[in-house]
Amino acid sequence: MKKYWLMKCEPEAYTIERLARDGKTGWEGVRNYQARNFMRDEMTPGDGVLFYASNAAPSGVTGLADIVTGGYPDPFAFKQGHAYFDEASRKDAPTWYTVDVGYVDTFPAIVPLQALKSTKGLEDMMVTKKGSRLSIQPVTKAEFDIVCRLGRTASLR
DNA sequence: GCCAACGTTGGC
DNA sequence: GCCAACGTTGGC
Repeated sequence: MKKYWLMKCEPEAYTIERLARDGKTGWEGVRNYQARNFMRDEMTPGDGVLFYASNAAPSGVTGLADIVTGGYPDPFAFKQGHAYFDEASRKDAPTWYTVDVGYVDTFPAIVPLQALKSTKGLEDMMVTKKGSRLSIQPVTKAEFDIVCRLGRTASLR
C-alpha cells in the first residue's frame, strides 16, 4: 500500500535542485525518534514524498520525491568525529535509521506554507499547524494530490 | 536574528 | 516519574 510523506530540509543543507542533479540521496542525520520510527518501520519503496524547504524565504513544498530504499541504519551515526556521530548507536543495535530518496519532479514555483494553510482540504496537515517541528510527517493521498495540483498550477501565482 | 514551541536530559 | 533547564527547530 503506497503511503505519502512530507520531508523537511533546510535549503542550506539540501534542495530539490540538488536532488534533481543527484538522482537520489540518503536522508541521513535525522535525530528524532518519531521521524526515525517512520523511516525504520513505515517507509517502503515507491512511497510518495513532498519535498519541503524549511527555514526558507518562503518555506514550502518545492517538488516531489519518492522512497527508493526503505529504512536502514544511518551509517553516519557510526562515523566518529562526524556531526551525525552518536556513540550510543552501535552497529549491532543501531539507534538511528535513514532512507534513500529519489528525485521525481521540481515544481515550477514553490508552494508556500501560506498557500498550504489557506487551501481547502489541507487544514489537517501537520505542517500547517503551529509549532509542528516533526521533520518527517505522514500525509494522506488526498493531501498529497492537492499539493501536487497546487505545485503544477504555479502559473496561477 | 528573534523567540515560541517543542523534544530531551538529568536532578531529585 | 516529575518537571525545570537546556538545546533545537523553524516561522517570521
